[in-house]
Amino acid sequence: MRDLDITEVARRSGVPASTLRFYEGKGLLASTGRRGLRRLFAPDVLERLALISLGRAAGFSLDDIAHMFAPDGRLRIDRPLLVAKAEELDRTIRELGIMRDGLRHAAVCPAPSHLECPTFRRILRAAASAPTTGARRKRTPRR
Amino acid sequence: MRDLDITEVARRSGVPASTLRFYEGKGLLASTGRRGLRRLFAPDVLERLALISLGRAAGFSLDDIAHMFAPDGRLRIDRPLLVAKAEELDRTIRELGIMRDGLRHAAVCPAPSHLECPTFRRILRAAASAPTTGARRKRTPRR
DNA sequence: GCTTGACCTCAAGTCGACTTGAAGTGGCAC
DNA sequence: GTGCCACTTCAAGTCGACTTGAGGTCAAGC
Repeated sequence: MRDLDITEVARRSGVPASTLRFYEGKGLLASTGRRGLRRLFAPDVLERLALISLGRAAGFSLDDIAHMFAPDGRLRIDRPLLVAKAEELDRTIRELGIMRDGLRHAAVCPAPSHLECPTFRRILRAAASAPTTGARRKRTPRR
Repeated sequence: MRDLDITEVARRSGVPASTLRFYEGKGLLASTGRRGLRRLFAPDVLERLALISLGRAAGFSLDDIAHMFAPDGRLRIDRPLLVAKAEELDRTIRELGIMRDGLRHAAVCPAPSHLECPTFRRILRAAASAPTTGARRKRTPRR
């Protein structure tokens, strides 16, 4: 398959051209050349974008992700790092589970004030003792 | 119990004084007066801070949370909103579970390149089709 | 050959939740 | 009465991941 121009990559991957340029600047992506001014990318850039998306979904920063690619472009997997991140995710999942249950409870709880409900108070204590800042929600960039 | 000065509230709640001032500016908190320049807060501000922390942990923005307090300071629960947030959390939890399993797998997978591992490729596709941006991790404010 | 329009660069802006810094003030100990 | 110091205000800075805007360029179609 021939190289793809940036618009084509954007179309196929769903990643905006501005983001592709940004990623290239960050070293996450490499263009293979130009047609005129226009960047060209090797077809495997699509796989690379999927990897980046995967890393983001797992909670890695772009800088983290950049380090996971060897200079030759192959994956350089740091197993302990992955395990650590998995454990972090696990903790987050448990916390979010508590929050979800708490919300569902609050939505149906008949106590006159939530502050009088034992279940709610328990959740409140859990939140108060939670790290520093709660879990971040996904940005929904609202195109 | 007497009113607490801002330093005392910070000490008891673990929330920095700068944040307390910031929250007051946002309307999330109300001070009851001053001793000299120094803000005083009613003791129940601690419960309020726990509620704010709970809301943050559940993924609400500060503005969302501000709307959950009636002008008189009591909780004003919007049940459909809570249910919607619970469902959103549920989706996030499921996605994070997939990511966690993927990470654990990647950490032990013996395939020469992860790209050749069927499990990894399946996860990759899942990530590629995920919304727009993956789940946000919690900020660890790093003193 | 000239227009057109989509790309280009680079700097600056955005968003949310705070933090930081400079300059000011007031209660309390001496 | 006076010095200290922790508080005060307000504006600006930070962080991460992008987006947006102004001004420039080039391949292609007419």
